[in-house]
Amino acid sequence: MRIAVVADGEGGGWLQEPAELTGSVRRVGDLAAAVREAERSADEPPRWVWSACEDVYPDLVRAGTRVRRCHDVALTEALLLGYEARHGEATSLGAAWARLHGRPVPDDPVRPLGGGTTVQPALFEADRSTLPPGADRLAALVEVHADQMRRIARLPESGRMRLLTAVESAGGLAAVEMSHDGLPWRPDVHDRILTGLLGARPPSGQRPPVLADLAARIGEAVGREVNPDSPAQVLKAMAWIGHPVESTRSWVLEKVDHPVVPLLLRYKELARLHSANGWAWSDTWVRTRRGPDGRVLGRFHPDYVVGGVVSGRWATRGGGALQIPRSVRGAVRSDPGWVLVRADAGQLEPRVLAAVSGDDALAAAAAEEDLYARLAAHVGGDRERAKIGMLSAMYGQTSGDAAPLLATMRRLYPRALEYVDSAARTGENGGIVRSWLGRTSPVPRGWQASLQGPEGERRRRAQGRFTRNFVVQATAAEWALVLLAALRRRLPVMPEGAGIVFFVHDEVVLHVPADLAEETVNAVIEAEAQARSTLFAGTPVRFPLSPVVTQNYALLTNG
DNA sequence: AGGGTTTGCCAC
DNA sequence: AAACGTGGCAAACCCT
Repeated sequence: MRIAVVADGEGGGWLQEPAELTGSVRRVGDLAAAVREAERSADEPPRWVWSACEDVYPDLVRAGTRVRRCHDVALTEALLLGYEARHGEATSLGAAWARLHGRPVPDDPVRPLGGGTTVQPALFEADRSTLPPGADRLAALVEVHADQMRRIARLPESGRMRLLTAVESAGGLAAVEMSHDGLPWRPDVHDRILTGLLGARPPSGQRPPVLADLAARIGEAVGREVNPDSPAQVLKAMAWIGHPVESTRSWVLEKVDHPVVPLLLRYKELARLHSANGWAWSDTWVRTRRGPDGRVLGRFHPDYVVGGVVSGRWATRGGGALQIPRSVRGAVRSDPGWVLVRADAGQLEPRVLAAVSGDDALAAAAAEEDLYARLAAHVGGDRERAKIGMLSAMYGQTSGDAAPLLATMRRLYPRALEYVDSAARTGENGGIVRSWLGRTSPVPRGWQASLQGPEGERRRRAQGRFTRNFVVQATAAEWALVLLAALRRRLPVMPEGAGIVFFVHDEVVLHVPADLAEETVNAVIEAEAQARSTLFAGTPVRFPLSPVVTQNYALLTNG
């Protein structure tokens, strides 16, 4: 059963059930309560049809209402437009409705930057609809939804697109829930890590003691004052001491034999930590409250952007949630009496390539726990080289060792290599490629212009590397979405705030009461099996997730 | 002063 | 080992 929903911005709204054109409209004063009631009483979970999860769902979640399934019109519109090679067109409900009626298409509303802890969300969000004033929003929603269902049905692989829009929408739900719950983050532990590496917290705008000391020693080693934060000044300094370099990238500096180099490298490393994930970051992005025992409980609240990357990976707005450095992950701790359950899909992309290409030899390797070890046995010994060869095939690397390795790979895994090589050729010629479920690669703006000469050739090659990688990365993102959707629905009933709290490309972290850890781990394992059979029925390829229970995120990360 | 670009490094 | 895919972000830099 599909139920169309429009919020009135004051806690109430309108429902049309079913969401098809014939349904009857119901006005409700308490939308969250009405949705909750329908979730409880329906035999099968309703699929809520709404303009966008990020518009409608946050208010419901804040009111304590969670739903199992939805159809997100904006996310669906983006997928359909992409399929039609119309990337970049506006995706909001109002834009889709305007296209349907041949009216001027409004731009998508600009989302405010993730406000961290500084902006308190309004109790109920203002209406972000881009429909014309006075429009019947529910009728427009129902109409656009019907149009989207027709467009999906017309596709040659409509079943796959139906699945893709369903899991993309489920991702929209999960993202709102994760943003709301937040990743457990202990500011006191974070501060201890920072103080240990940088010295005591300085007044804002000043260098921490360890950085100040390093900067002074760098000045002494060079013989004049240098701002190590300034690449231009460091370039000059290196030339001044007789070691000119073409850039100040760390791997370039590493090759220079001079006493200032270790100081510079250490400075860069710590300065990065201080500026990207230091005290200022914590002040902005970690909200704290006192737990029952007086202990400080913190939560990092990232702002996820579902489908924010062309490949279907998620992006984030503010806070850099997808790049939390290993050095501070120790600040991620479960609450007292709770645990973290972490599961990441190791070697996801080569496994995906094995599944989509139907390469028997690669699939046999991908049936193993350690794919690269099996590859090494095929290739002749060295696991590290086998890994480089595989990554070269998926990323389009040609320099260094890659060429002979690729020749070997091409002989051993002909169908897998042909799959990515073919995608690369399509890209070089300006064509589009699609993921397993039909997410479509964009062709760069102004592609036709300047394809001549060495610069044109460089662009063609770059586009080839992009489409080569797209078919793998986008399908890997799909696998992760299917997993996330399956996991959401398999979790046991949990208290407020428990559940999935973090998601990065191929890894999920859950925060649950300790007595639910075992059930949670089982749900992860079942979700993997479901994701595999849903996407690649009958494949021998496995996607080992190895869920681990811990109280400290840092203790599980490699390196 | 403020906006856009460049540089460099973090993550997967 | 070397610079190969997708991104976010902060500070310096450069221009108006």
